[in-house]
Order: sequence, then structure tokens, then C-alpha cells
Amino acid sequence: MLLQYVAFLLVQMTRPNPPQREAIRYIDGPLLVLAGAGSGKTRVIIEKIAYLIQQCDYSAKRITAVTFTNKAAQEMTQRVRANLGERAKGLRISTFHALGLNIIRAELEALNLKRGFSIFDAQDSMALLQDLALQERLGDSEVISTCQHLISQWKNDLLGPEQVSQLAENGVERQAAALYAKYERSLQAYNAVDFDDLISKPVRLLQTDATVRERWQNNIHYMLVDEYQDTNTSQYQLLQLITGSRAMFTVVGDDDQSIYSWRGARPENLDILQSDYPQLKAIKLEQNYRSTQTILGAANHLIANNPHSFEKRLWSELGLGESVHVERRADENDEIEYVVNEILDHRLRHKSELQDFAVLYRSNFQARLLEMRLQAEQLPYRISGGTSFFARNEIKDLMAYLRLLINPVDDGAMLRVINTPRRGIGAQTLETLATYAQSRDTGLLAACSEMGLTSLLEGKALHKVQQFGRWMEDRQRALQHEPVAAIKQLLSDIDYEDWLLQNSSSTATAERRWANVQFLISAIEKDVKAAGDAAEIEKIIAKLVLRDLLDRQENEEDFDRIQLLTLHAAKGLEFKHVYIIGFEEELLPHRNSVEPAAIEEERRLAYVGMTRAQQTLTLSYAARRKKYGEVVACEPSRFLEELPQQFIVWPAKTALSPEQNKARGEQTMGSLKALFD
DNA sequence: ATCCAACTAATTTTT
DNA sequence: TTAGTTGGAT
Repeated sequence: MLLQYVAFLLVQMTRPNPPQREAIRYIDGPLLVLAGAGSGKTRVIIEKIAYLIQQCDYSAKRITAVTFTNKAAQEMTQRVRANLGERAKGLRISTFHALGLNIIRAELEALNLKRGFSIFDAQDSMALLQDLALQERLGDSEVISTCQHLISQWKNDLLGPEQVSQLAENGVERQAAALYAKYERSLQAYNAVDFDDLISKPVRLLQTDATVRERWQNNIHYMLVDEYQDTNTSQYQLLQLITGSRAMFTVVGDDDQSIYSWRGARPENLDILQSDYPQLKAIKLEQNYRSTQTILGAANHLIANNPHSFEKRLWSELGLGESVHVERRADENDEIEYVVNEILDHRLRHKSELQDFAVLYRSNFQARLLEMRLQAEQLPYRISGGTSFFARNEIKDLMAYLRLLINPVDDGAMLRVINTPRRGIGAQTLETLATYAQSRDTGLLAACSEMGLTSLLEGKALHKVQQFGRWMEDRQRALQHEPVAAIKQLLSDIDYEDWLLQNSSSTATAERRWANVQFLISAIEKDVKAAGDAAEIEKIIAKLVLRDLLDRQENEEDFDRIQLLTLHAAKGLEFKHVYIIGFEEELLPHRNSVEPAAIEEERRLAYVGMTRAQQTLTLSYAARRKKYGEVVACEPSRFLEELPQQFIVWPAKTALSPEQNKARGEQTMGSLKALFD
């Protein structure tokens, strides 16, 4: 921790290199910074913000910097604060989605939303879609998830249901288009937006309403975008609309690190920028401060196999360093054993710390063997991934209650809440309630307390429904006064802790879940205190969904762990020693990604992984591997053949043909010789 | 409403 | 292989 801080200070103290300086100081118009891996792009953004405020008279509150993840936004905020202190006050550094949320909150009426609107995450919208699909009597879950994907794509491309219904070509698309229209109507009725709406709604508003557009253009005078290659169509539109004809912005990106096209990212936004802004200035950052020349050379050679619209050549001054190792092993167990032994060996010989090692892989399942092995060896590790905080059931439950309290027409939340815990309100009763609510054009919760219901339901069912309605109304009032106390009271009213105990596989899981709930409450408590106003509760809850509360307890003592990451999760990070396992056909490139365009992204994925390494890089693959319970022979990844011959230590025996084998052997000798020349 | 057996599919993941 | 889902039976 301390060491990292010292290293950080050192970097800060050295002056930026000429292209970095140029990127920091160019403020005459739109600027594209093509920042290769490890070229100090975050530094450019941070120092540019400082430059804008200190040298160019930009007011901090007129500058907005956007990133894709909370983590990146947090990190940037911290570094800017360390740099500017008080002068950073009012500066907006947030994710694209948080920026969109701010716009939506400020423009509620124009967007046809009411205060306290709900934000649906992917799970919530899936639940809604399933519900709607059920009404239509269509659909296994696979079709519905395809629909969800399509709808999300359409939204990101700013296509409404009407446009889509004309475009839809095949059966699934037509189905999805029909579902899309219903979905949008439901969201509207629920006073809710989904994650994609957080961007697309502001965009559509800014496109159509000149007054609003001008307001935001006057509000934000300069925009900076990190990881620009990951933007999708609507995010790019948002940038364009906010910066308007002044076009005062800096975007920083690297086309070679675009690995999220499957999530809607449009790396071609880099090219589009040039045609949309003829005056665009482009600056390349090509000096890499992270890796040895050998590692960089190998990565460069690989990525040169992809077409490029911006040629760039990364170089390093950090010396040749060690050769890249390619290791062939008999099977997956052998591969893991090799990696773990290497790490242990290296640690002994070089006194490295465990946190200096990262093992990267394409798919999560590859980590399982590794985990088992590390557990057996009693080596501490940290693994990426896992269910995000807000996807956990106990958190979803509590959030559904909060959503319903703040937004009583959120029927999605109502459906989750009404029988959590069991209240003995069955499907039949709910059906009646829903039909009645529909006829009265109101939400499910409001319907519970309406008099008209008495003629449709009777006895126990009626009583329970009315009881629930009354109880929720009480809770609603309480929430406005003392939000945190009200939430605690709510949980004790429903005996939630008890319910968890009964619905968890073990006491331990129940305790963990309850702790998660407590954690969420304490986070809310903190925010309420910070806001200093209980009336802000609906704003606090809305922001909460966009935040990542995953409790990464990283206290000093168990900080020293081996890092286990997917190649995707490794982006933006660096490690002294990197092992990429499963460098095989079917795995990397993944078996589902063999069309030319997909291969290019897989290649970038390999490139991203390789460029994480500072000092040593090892690529391993297995000759045989158990797949789905069957042992199959594996081919080394085609990407291995795309590496330079120099500076790589190839395995003694490969699974290639004898001739290739021989060539490889000679290559090995050649590169070894070259190394020592 | 709940449980169990049979069946099936098998990347990457943030907001 | 295994995890997650579905549908049938209780």
C-alpha cells in the first residue's frame, strides 16, 4: 500500500512527456487522445482537469468527467482531490449513468416521470419481461433473454418501439419488438426507468427540447471521457448534445483495448469522431511506462494482426527484461500445478510478494481448479467476479420495499414484496387484485385500499390484502420522517432476520445475508447523514442502485494475495508477474467467437491480458483438458503463432506437427541467442 | 405451494 | 461434470 503510494508520488513528480503535455494543454476544440496500454492516460485526464481549473479559468463545477465504472470514478475523484484539494469543489466526476440520472432528476416533468421514480436493473427488467411474456403466452426463458438483449440494444441505438416494429426482420425480432412496446408502457405505468433509459431518455430529451439542451450546455462547459472506445451510440450522442457546437471535450481511448462490443460498445465511435468533427485533434500516447520491451514487443506483434484505423506503435524504455514464456502442459491440472509452483518458486527466489502475481483467464470456470489448488496450499488469493451486491436476494428484497415505499405505483416491487415474507396472498387473489387495479387505472398497492375491492374479494383474502395496504401506508409516512429508523422498523415488522434464517441453506448463509442487509442500511444511514435532510431519501435510494457496495475488505494484513482475474476484469490493472492460462483454441479465442470480427475482439482480449504484465509474462496451455466430463485434445491458441519469434521461450515439445515442432525448436534457439547477443 | 427428478446447456459483465 | 431450470407429482 505504502509502496504503491510512493510509486504514485514518483510518477506525479516526473514531468509529463511531450505528447502527454500536449494532450493536457490542448483546449482549442475536440481532442482525441489515443492512449496505448500503460501510457499514463489517467494521469493526462487528472492533470488536464487541474490545468483547466488553474490555468484556463474553467470553474470546477463546469467540468464533467465521465467513466464507465464506479471504481474508476472513485479513483479519479480521489486523485483529483489529492491534486487540487478545495479547488476541486463542484467538479463532477461520475459514471455515464450517474450523469444521466442527474439529468433525469432535473428534468422530471419533461420526461413524464414523477418524483421517486424507480430504477430497474437488469434483473428487474427481466422479471418484468417474463411477466409480460407470460401474458402473451410466449416464451421459454431463452427467447425472453434474447428479447431483453435486443431491447437493450435498440435502446442504446436510440430506436423506439415504433421504429423497431418496422425494422424487425425475423420472428424473434418481431416478438421482441412487440414485447418492447409493452415493456415501455409498463415502465411508464410503474413510474420507472431501466439502466439503458438513464442514457437514452436524456439523449432524446436533449435532442428534441432546445431549451433543456441549452440549459445543459450552459451547465457543462468541458467534458472528459475515459475509456472512450467503450461508449455506445447513446453515450456518444449524450457527449455530442452536451458539448454542442462548442465541442469542448477530450476523449481518451484505445481501439486495441475495446473488449466490450458484446455489451453494446461501439469502438467505431473512434472513427466516427473524425468525420463528425473535422477539426478534431488527435494525439497519440505511445510511450509505455509499464512493461518491458520484450513483453511490449510480443503484445505489439500480436495486435498488429488486427486492422487499425489509427496506427500506433507502443515503445518502452524499461529494458528487455525476461523472455516471455510459453508453457505447454499435459492437462489442466498440470497447468495449474505449473503456475502455482512457478509463483511459489519465484516468490522464494526473488522475494516477491503474492500481490505481484496475477493469473488471468478467459472464462470464470478456469479459476475453479486454481482456487482449489491455492486453498490446498493455503495461499491467500483474491478472485474477481461473484454476484454483485445489488443482485443478492436479500438486497433485492429490501430494495423492493424501499422502491415501493417511495414509488407506490411500482408494481414490480409490489409483486416481489407482497409475499416476502409469505402473507398467504395467493395467485388467485393477486390476479383479482391486478384486474381490479387495471380497471381502476391504478397501481397494485393503491388498489389494496380501495373500497371497490370489497365486492371482488372476501373473507381472509380481502382482510390480508387490506391489512398489507394499510401497513405500507404507515411505513410510507414513517419513511419521510426518520428514514433509517423506519427501515429498521419495517424489517422487524416482517421478522426479516427470522425469514432469512428459514430460507437459507445454513445458519452461516443466513447470517451473511443479514449482515448484507445491515450493510445496506448503514450505507443509507451514512448518505442520510451526509445529505442532512430526511426528505432526500428518495434521491439517496435512486443513487444507491448505481453504486457498487460490494464490501471489498482490503485491510492491510491480508492485502498480500495472488490475484485471480478474467481477462475482462484485468483491464486497467497492472501486475509485475502475469500468467495467462488456457491459451488454447476454443478457450482463447473462445469457441463462440470465431467469426472474423469476434476473433479480432478475442485478439484484443489477449492483448489486454499481455499488456497487464510489467516484468514477466507466461502463457500456458494444456494438451488435453476435461471438458463437460470428457477428456479432449486441445490445440494451442492461434494467437501463439502470431507472436514474434524473438524473445519468447517456446515449450520444448508442442502439440504441433513434427515439422512445426522442429521450426519452433530452432526458433527457440534463435530467440535465446538473440536474448544474449 | 413445495419438492424432487429429469433435462439441458455450458463467455466475457457494468450500470 | 455440474449447475440451474422445468415440469410433474405430492
